[in-house]
Amino acid sequence: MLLRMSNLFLRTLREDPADAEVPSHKLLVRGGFVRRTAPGVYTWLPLGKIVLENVAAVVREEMNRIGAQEVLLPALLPREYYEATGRWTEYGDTLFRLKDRRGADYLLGPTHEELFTLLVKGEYSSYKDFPVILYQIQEKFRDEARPRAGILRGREFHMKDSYSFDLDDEGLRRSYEAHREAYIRIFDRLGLEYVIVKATSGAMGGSASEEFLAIAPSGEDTFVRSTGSDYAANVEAVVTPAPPARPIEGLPEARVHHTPGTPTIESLVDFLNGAGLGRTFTAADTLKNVMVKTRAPGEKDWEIVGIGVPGDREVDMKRLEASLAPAEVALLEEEDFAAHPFLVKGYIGPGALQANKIRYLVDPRVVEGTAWVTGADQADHHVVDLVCGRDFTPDGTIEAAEVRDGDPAPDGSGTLYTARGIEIGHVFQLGRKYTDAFSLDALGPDGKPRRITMGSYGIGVSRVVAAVVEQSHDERGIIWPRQIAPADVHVVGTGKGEQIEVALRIGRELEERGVRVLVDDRKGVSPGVKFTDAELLGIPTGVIVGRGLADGVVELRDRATGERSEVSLDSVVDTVVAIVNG
RNA sequence: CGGGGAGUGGCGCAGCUUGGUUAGCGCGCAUGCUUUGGGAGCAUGAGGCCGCGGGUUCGAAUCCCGCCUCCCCGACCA
Repeated sequence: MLLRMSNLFLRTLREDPADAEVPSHKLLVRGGFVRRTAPGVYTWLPLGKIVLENVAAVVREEMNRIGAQEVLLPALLPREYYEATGRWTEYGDTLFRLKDRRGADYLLGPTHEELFTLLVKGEYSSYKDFPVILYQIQEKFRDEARPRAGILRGREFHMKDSYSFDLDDEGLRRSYEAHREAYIRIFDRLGLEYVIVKATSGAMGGSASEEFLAIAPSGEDTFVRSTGSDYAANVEAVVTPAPPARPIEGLPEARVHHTPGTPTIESLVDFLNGAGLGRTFTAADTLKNVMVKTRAPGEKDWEIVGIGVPGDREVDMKRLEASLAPAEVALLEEEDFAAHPFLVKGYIGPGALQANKIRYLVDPRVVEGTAWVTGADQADHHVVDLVCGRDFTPDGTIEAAEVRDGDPAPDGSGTLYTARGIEIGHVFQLGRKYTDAFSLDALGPDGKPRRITMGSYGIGVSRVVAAVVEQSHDERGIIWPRQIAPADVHVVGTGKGEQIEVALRIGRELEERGVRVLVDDRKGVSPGVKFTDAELLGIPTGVIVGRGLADGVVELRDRATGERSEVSLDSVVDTVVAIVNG
C-alpha cells in the first residue's frame, strides 16, 4: 500500500519539543514517529510503528534462525508467580502493581522468567524435549524512578525476551553462545556501532553475562575502551595490571614522622614536600586506607575490611561492590569508629589493621617491594617508606580504585578511555535460580529427574529504534539504515504541473517492483517544506520530481551522503530498484 | 528521596517583578487570491477552565497559602 503524505497520519514539528534533550527524542517527536502519552510512555504513530516492526522483524528472523520459537505471554500477571521467586518484594517500586475488582494483586510484567519457566514445566517433562528456546516480543512495564530521554528509557517499552532451557551446563553454554551470535547478527544488520562488555551479574545470581552497548554520548552506561585494541568492558570489570614485584633489599627503613594537621592526602603531600626529606612526594606515593564493612548474604554480622588504594585515586563504590558481591558493602559510620578505637580516622595504617585481625585488601598496584606513605595509627603521624612484603602483608588484592582515562588497558594494548553506551541487549546464563524455585525437572534416560538450567536474553526493541537514531542523524534529521527505514524511497513531487501525478506513478511502479515507497503528493506545499520534511524523516533514497521533469529528468538523492544526481524519467525505476537491492 | 527549572490554544514561547478593561507573539490549522527547487505573501478566521484548590482585592495569568503535575541533574534501578 503506497504511503502518501497527503493522507498519512503525520505531523512534523518545526521546533524541538521542550522536554527533549537527546537527539533521538527530539527527532522522533519532530518527525512524527512517536508522541508522549505519559511520563516514559509513548504512542507510536504510523511511521514509527513501521520502524518498530522492522526492527522486530530483524530480531525475529535471527531468533528463528537459532531455532527459537515465538510465543506471546500476557503482560498482566497475577502476583502469585512472582511471589514464588520473591520478586514481588525484591523488585520493589519498579514493579507496576494493580488490583482487580476483587482486590487480588496483579502486576504488569517487567520480565518473564517465572512465566516461561512455568510454561515449560507445564508442557515438557522428558529429557527428549530439551533443549528448547522460547521468546516473545512484547511490551514490558517498569515503573522507573526517573524515566528519561524519550523512548531511550521508558516505563513501557518493547522488548524481545528469550529463555533457554537446557539439561546441563554445556547445553546452557551452547544456548548462550547461539544467542550471542544471533545478537551480533541482529545488531550488525541494524547497522549499529556497539561493543560487548562483560556485565557484573549482580544480585541475579547468574554466572556468565554480557551486555551489548550501542556507543552514544547519551548512553547511561559508562564503559572503557582501549586505544590499541577492541577491548571494551564495564568499569566494574576492569582488571588493574599489577606492576612486577621489586626487590626489598636496600630500600630505606620505614620511619614514622610527626605530620600535624594532615588528615587529607592533599595536606599530607604538601606537608611532606615542605619537610625537607630530600625528595618530592605525590599523592600516588601515598596509600589511602578506606574502611568499609561487608555482610555476606544471610549473615547478621558485619565484617570490617580495610581497603588500601593509592592516594591519588578515589574508591569507586560500584567497583568495590562488584568485587565483594554478593556481599553488601557500606562505609563505616561514626559508631563503628567509636567501637574500634584503634582506627584513628585520617591516620589509619596497615599496622593497626593487621594487629587487630582486620582483613586488609589492597589495590593490585600495591605489590611486594613498593614503598608507601601511609597512616601510622596515631593522630598527626604518618609512616614513610612502609614497604609492602616487608613492613606489611595484605590479605589480598581488590579492584576498588577508580578507573581513569589513560590507565593501561588490561590486555596491554594501549590505554583506557571512557565512553558511554546504551544497553540494547543483554545475554545472561541464569542457571537454576528459577528452575529451582518452580522445580522444573526433566526425567532423564535413567529415570531420574534432572534440574533444568536456564538462560535469559533481552533486546530492547524500542530502545534500539532510539539507539539507531542516536547514532545515525545529522543536524537536519534522521538517517535511517535501509533495513529499518519506514520506506526505501521518498518520492517528492514538487511543482504545479503534472509532477505530483508523475511522482505517484513512479511510486506505484516502484512498489510493483517490491520497493517500499513514501510519496510526498501534498498539493500547495512549497518545495522547501517538502525537502525539509524529507530530511527530517530520513528515508535513505530520495526521488525529486520537479523542475527537471520538463526535460524528462528527475533527481536522485542519498540521505546519508547528500549526493545528488539526475536520471532520466524512463530509467528512474530501474535505477532505484538497483540502489535498493544494493 | 535530595537539588534545580517549568506549568498560559495542537507545538514553541512572552506577559507575572510594579494587579486594571477584548491575554499576546511565532509555528501549525481553516477559507480565498497570489506563489512553487530549500521551512512563501496578503487577507479573513477558528481555537485558551492562564495546572488545581483556597485566600487578599472593587478587580488576579499577575500578590499570598496549600496541593498536583512535568522536565533536568543526582540517588536508585538493569
